[in-house]
Amino acid sequence: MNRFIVTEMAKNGVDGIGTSHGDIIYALFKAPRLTMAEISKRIRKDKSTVTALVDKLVRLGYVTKERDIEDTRVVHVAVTPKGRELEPIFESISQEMLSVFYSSVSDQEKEDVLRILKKIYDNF
Amino acid sequence: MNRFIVTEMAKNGVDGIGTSHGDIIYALFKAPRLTMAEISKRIRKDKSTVTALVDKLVRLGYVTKERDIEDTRVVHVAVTPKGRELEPIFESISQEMLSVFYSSVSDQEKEDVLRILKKIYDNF
DNA sequence: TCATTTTAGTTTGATATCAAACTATTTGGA
DNA sequence: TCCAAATAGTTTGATATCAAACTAAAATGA
Repeated sequence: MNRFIVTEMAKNGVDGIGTSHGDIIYALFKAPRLTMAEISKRIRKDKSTVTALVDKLVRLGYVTKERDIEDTRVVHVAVTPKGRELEPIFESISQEMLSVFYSSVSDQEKEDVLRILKKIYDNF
Repeated sequence: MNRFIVTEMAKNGVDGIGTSHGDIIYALFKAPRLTMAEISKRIRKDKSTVTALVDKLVRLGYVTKERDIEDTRVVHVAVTPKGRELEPIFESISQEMLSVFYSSVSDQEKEDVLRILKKIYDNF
């Protein structure tokens, strides 16, 4: 899946980022801004990893970092216009991904596999 | 799962290696020796990654590397007595892992989830 | 009020991982 | 026979990732 997504992104001219970066941008499509801690929680990566990932996205111009005025410990991350341009591309890759992923899998099977995997996930 | 396994290994005094190293040792329990390429294929890691992983296992005394006499390009990796000592530990961790993993999952569900995941896997 | 504790993020150091370039052999075809 | 292509591994360079140590700021409580 990783390889698939990175390959598709490259085909669409999105180069030099991986799926974790994509996860961050994707999360920012649906929220006006997120703190580093919120991103860390959503993408399930250590906060120090998030520092590195976000800094790369800033360098590439996809997002901005801005300190909170009230609580200067906090950093808000938001998507830039350049980042926003990725939305339709991500959407189409997501569609394609899911269609390949679930091809020949029935609705019942989808439901089953999700339910059982969730159960297993909760065992840890 | 990764975290679970590494934690359990540490509890049993197996320290400083990760699951990929475990995969290699585990493969060597069942084969007298394997080449680097065979290991790469079995654990689904790039050959250069395998070089690093195996070299670490050699350093820790769990395996040996030996060049083939006929074809000197080939390197054979085999488990040492120290490595063999890990067998019962791995076996018990494996049991425990599976029992946690599948707790509250019925036999039918196990069969279903494996069948469906295999189908999805084959879609790529 | 002020010291202690908690919280948010960054820095540092280590490791796994991959891809590409490279080395050394072996194999296969002209 | 000998050169080109294939094969087995290693080296190099880059990146993601984590944990631990650290910095700075806010919250808490005595």
